[in-house]
Amino acid sequence: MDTTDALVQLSFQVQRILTAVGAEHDLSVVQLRLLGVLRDRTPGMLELGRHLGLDKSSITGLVSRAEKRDLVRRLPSPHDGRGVLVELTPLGHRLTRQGAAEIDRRIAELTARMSAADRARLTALAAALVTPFPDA
Amino acid sequence: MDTTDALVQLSFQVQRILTAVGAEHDLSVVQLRLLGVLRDRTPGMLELGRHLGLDKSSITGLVSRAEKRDLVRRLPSPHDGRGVLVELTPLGHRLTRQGAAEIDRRIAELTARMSAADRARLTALAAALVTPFPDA
DNA sequence: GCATTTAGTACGCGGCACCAACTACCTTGA
DNA sequence: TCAAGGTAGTTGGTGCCGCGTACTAAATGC
Repeated sequence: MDTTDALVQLSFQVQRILTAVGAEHDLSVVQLRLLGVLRDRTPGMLELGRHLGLDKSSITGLVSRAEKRDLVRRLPSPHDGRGVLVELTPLGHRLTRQGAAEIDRRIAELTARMSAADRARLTALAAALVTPFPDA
Repeated sequence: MDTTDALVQLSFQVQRILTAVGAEHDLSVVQLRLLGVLRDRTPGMLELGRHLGLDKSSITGLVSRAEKRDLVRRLPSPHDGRGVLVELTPLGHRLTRQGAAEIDRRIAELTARMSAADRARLTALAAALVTPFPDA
């Protein structure tokens, strides 16, 4: 198996884990990512779009659906009358923590057969590839 | 960065590469995966569903849209009057080869800064995690 | 030969991504 | 100070996409 096959298949495996965890909370993968981004910041819509790599109209829809679920809320921007800031609600915080914990558990399960040394090595190698702009 | 963060972020990075390559050929990621599965087999719909981890009704839609693009065709199953087999068309083969080549190039670009030893190590570690059922 | 199971399709529903156009607000320059 | 140009976010349109349910034709098993 060459590098491409290995990385692509691993990517889909991780996506399956995210999809499964999301399904447990009736959340899509992109909703999980949204909550993850909002865990430690209160961005505007455009900044959210940059984090998630999505069109601003997609962000409008995503945030509206999350708002309808009472996972997030929009706040007027204090320094731009056009803008809004998006923050997690208490329910959103709770689901984000639960989701993150379950993802941690599933990834630990995935890597359980590896030695600690191999796991540390994989982490370091993967981290070296990830361009700065964390989004999950 | 712990193992979960590293693997999740790497997964999305690889997904961005797949999305970008797909966009160059006006294909979605799941369409790329479909073509990848069909590169070297002629499965029925249910088998396709197993490979792609999707409901059979989703496979019906996916194959119909690919058929409309003349990327695949349905053949009557020789041993089951109810079933069909799905195969790539010449255009489908061509796009599959082009897509695979471009994905290879982008993954090589992603890992270009690594030493050959690190790349081989990452490949081996990733391959060790991937459960058998290749689908890309 | 008939009842049960299965392969695949059709339909409904909601999510989701992008594009173009629009409105309200901000910035800039004269 | 005001007009022109730019920006933040929304709206509407479009097509893709995943799942669940129901259906039909074919296969299977008793």
